[in-house]
Amino acid sequence: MSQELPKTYSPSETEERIYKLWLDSGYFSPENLPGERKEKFVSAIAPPNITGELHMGHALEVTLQDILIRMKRMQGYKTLWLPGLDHAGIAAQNKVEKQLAKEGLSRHDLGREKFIKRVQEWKEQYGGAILNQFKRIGISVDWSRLRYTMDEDYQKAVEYAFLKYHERGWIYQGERVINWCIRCSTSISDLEVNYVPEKAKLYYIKYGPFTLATVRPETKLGDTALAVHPDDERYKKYVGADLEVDSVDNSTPREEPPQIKKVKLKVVADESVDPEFGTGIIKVTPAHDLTDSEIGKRHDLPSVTIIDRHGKMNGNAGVRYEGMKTTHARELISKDLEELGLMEKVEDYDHNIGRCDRCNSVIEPLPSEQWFLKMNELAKLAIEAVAEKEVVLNPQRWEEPYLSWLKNIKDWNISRQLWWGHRLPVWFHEPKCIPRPGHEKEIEKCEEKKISTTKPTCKYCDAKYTQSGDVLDTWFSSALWPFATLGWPNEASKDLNEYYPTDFITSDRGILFLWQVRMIFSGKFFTKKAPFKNIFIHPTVLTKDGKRMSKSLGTGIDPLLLTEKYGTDALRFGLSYQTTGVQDMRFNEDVILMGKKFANKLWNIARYVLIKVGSDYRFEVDKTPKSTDKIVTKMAEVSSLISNNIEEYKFGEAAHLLYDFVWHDIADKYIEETKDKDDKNTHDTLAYLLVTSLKLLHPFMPFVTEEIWSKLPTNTERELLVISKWPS
RNA sequence: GGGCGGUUAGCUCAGUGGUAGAGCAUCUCAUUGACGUUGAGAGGGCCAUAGGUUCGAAUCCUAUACCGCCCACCA
Repeated sequence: MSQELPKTYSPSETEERIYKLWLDSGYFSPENLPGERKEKFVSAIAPPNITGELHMGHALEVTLQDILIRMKRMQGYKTLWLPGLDHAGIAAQNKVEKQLAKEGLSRHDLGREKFIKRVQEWKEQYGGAILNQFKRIGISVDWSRLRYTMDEDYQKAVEYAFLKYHERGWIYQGERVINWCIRCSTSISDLEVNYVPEKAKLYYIKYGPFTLATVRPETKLGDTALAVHPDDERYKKYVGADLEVDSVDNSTPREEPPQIKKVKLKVVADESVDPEFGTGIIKVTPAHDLTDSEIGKRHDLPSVTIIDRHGKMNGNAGVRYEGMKTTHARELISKDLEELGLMEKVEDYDHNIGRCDRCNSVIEPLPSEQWFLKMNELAKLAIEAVAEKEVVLNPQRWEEPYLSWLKNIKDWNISRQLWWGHRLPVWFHEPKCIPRPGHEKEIEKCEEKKISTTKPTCKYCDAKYTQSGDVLDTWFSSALWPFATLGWPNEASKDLNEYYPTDFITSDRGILFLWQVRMIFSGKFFTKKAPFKNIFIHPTVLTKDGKRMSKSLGTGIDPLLLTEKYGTDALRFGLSYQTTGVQDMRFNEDVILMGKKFANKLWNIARYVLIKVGSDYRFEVDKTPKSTDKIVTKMAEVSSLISNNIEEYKFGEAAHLLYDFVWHDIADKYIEETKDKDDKNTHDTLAYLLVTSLKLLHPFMPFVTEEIWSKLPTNTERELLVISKWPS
C-alpha cells in the first residue's frame, strides 16, 4: 500500500525516529550486516576531545567520513566505523582549571587525586555531549565499540608502548632547553607553540669591541659566549678569543646605582649566525634560547640558568635582579646599561613571540629534565610508508610537507608536567637506599630508576619506588588510536585480527604532524603495518569572510542550529557540496538552504511518483528497467560517476552531479515530459529513477532518503535503505 | 626565508584546452497542477595583472600583486 506523503518534508519529525531505526537494526556493527561480506572497510573516527563542542569542522569531517562509510556498507563491505573520545591532556586540564578558578581554587588547592577526579567528573558531564551531537549529524558508527583513551585497556596499551620503545633504547631522559609554559607549568612541544607578531624593542648593547642587538637584554646575565659566522672576515681575528668586556654588576643591590663588572666571554664561530643580520654577531645564552642551546652544545659552552619555572629571575641573576619577572628585569637592566653607557641605542622592532597554543601565555625556553623519544628510526618508518604508497595522502600535495617535516624532525619531548594524562611508567628510588642488615654492600647495585607498568620493588634494599609525576604528551596515546582501539597489544584480539589495518582516516590539516604522522610510525613500529591506507585531509571551514571560526572570536556557527533550521540532511548536503579540492572552505549558509530545498524536491519527486504509479505498484529494490528512455542510460552513468567521485574523495563533484541530475534531468525534464503518459514503461522508469536516486543520495542525505524508502511498497520484504544494494 | 592554496556574476563558489556555470540576491512572467522550499525566462563577468605556448587559454608555462595557511635559525 502506498502511503500518502505530506506536502513537504519535515526533518524534525523524522530524524530522531530514523536514527533509532538504524540503531535498532544493529547495522552499524559489522557482524550484524546481512549477506556474505568478504571484503572489509574499516575506519576510526578522529576522537574528539572531552572538552569538545561540535563545530563546523567536526560536522564537515564526520559528514564526509559518513558518506564514504555508508557507500561502502551499501556496496557490500563488512563496514566498521569506530567511535571514541580523547582525554586531551593539557586541553582538558586547562578547562577544569578554569572551572576551578571560578570557584577561587587552583589545582594545588585540591591536590592531584582530587583534581583528577574533577576532570573525570567533567568527562562524565560533558565528554559524551559531543558524541550525542555527532548522532544528530547521523554518523553510522558502531556505538558498541566506543573507546576512550583513558579506558583501562587503553592505558595498558600506552604503558606497553612506552616499555617497547624503551626496550629499543629509544626513550631517554635528559636536560634540554624546551618550550616551557609558565601558566600551564609544563613543557610543550614545538608544534604547540604559536608565533605571534608583536611590537617589541631591539636593544643594541655594547660588548667590548662589538655592539650587538637583542630583544631580551635580561638574558645577558646568562650569556656565556659571543658567536659569529665562520666566514665573516670582520670578526675572524676574534674567533677563539676570550674577551673581557664591561657588563653590569649584578651583585649591586637594587637601591644603589649600577656598577661596572668585567666578564669573560668566548668568541665562537657558528654556521647558524647570519652575517647579514644586525651587526653579524650574536650573544649566546645557552639556557634560554633554543638556537643558543644548540650553539652551546656544538661548542661545549657552559649554560647558566637565570630564569626559573615561574618566569622570574633566579639567584644566578644576582641580587640586583633576583625575583623579578623577566619583563621587569628587562626594564631595569636596560636602564642600568644606559646609565653605564653600555646601551648604544634602542629601536622599535616587529618581533615574533612564542605563545602557548592552549593558554596563549608567553613561552619561556628553559633547560629542563624531560623524557624524549628518539625519532631517527621512527621517522624513517613514516617516510617509507608514504614514499612506498603504503599510505596515500589525499590530496597528494600534502606529501611534500609530510616528508620534509619528517626529514627535519627532532626527538619528541613526550613528558609533560601535568596531572591529567597517562602517567609515565617510570619509578624512582626514594632518595636514600635502606640497606638490609648484612647486605650493605649491595646498595651499589640498587637501580635508581625503573621502567615498569607495576610498582617495582628493589632486590637489594628496602627503599620504596615512587612513580614519576609526569604524564605523557596527549598525542603519545592518540598515536596508538587505530590499533589500541581494536585490542592491541593483545595479539589474540579478534577485532585486531579481523579489522586491522584500517582503510581510511580523515582529519583537518592542523593535526597532520601532531597525529597522522605519529599514528603512521607507531603503527609501523608496533604492528609492522601502516595503520590505514588512505588519509584524506579535508578542507578547513572558515567564515564567509575567510576568518577562522572560533567561539571566542564570535565567528563560530553552531552546526546544530543549522540542523534545527534546515534539517540535518540539508547541512550534510550543503557541506559536501562545498567540499572541493581547495584547502579552505568559506562557509556559506545559502548552500545549506539549497540543501533544504533539495531535500524537499526529492520528497516531492517521491510524492509524485507514488501517485503516478498507483497504489498497486511494487518498486523493484534492485533492478534496471528494460526502458529505452535515454534517462535510464544516463542514470547508470551518473551512478558510476558518483561511486568514483566518492572513492576519490571528490564529495563536492558528486553532490553537484546528483543535484543537477535529480533536479533538472529527472524533475524538470523527464517528469514534465511524461506527465501525460501512463504506460508501464514510464512507471517502471520513474520507479527506477526514484529508487536509484534514493540510494545514491543516501550517503549524503541519509534521513530523508530512508524516510522516503520506508514509504515505498517494494517487491520484496522491506529492508532498510542503509543496507540496500548500491547501484553499479 | 622556504613551501602550499586562493584570486571567475552583487555574495559564496563550481568549472583545468574548444562558443563563460550553480546557489543565493535582483527583475519579468506562470496562479496552484508532486513541490511557491515551484516552473519558464532575463539582467549581470577584459575569469587578479603582464608576458608566453597553442588554430584556440578561465584552464598549460613564466613572472608580478593581493588574501590566507603551513614550516623555519629572524638574534
